[in-house]
Amino acid sequence: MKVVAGHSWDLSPGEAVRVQRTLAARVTLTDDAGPVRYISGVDVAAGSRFRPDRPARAAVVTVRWPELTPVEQVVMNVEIRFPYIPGLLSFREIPALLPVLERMRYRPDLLIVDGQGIAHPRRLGLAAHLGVLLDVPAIGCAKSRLIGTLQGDLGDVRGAAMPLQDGGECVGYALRTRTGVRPVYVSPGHRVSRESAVTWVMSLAVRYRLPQPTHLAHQAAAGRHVAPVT
DNA sequence: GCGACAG
DNA sequence: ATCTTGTCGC
Repeated sequence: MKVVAGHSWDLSPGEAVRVQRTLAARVTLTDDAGPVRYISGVDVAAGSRFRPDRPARAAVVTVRWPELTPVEQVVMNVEIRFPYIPGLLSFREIPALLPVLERMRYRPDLLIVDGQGIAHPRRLGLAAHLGVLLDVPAIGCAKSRLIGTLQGDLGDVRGAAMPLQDGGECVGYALRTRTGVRPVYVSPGHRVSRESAVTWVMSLAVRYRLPQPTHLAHQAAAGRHVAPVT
């Protein structure tokens, strides 16, 4: 798929924050995705700091909706330069994902990202940043919380959800995708509403805690064999 | 100054 | 994130 980086990725933390403030204004929270046929999950497996020789690996797995059968998988060894800094994750992972995204033959109708959407200090988490950059509907589904607070206790039954609030606004939801298992943190990334983001993640998390596209991308990035791509 | 902190 | 198989618990 075509990818147009509107700026350099060789930035200082301070410059990255500036970019986020600018791009955050482009995020849309309106559901305008047309008929959804293909959904892609992306993930990056960082190289071990104990083995700098081993490269990091970026992966994208596209599945057909609603069967959730893989139709395409792209995995590449990549080099990561930007360090992990809470709040600036996208500047570390997006450069690694670009070459993988460019090799995709399918244009996803929806992107599921392993990270936050607008549940971010400047409302531009990895999912929102990717969504705006690619102009594709995107949803952030993180395994842990970056910002925001929950009112009370989240029920422990699959489907339980509770607003994640920050600065007086709802930036997403804590969502229990599996009974008795830690919740995930769902927030819209781009061109998706808060409610739809939750509905999509529930519909996609049919087997594991994480949505199938994300789970498959994670496996692929980890170098494990995944279900045959048809 | 102190605590929090996606992957 | 990463080091890693079996094992304890509901």
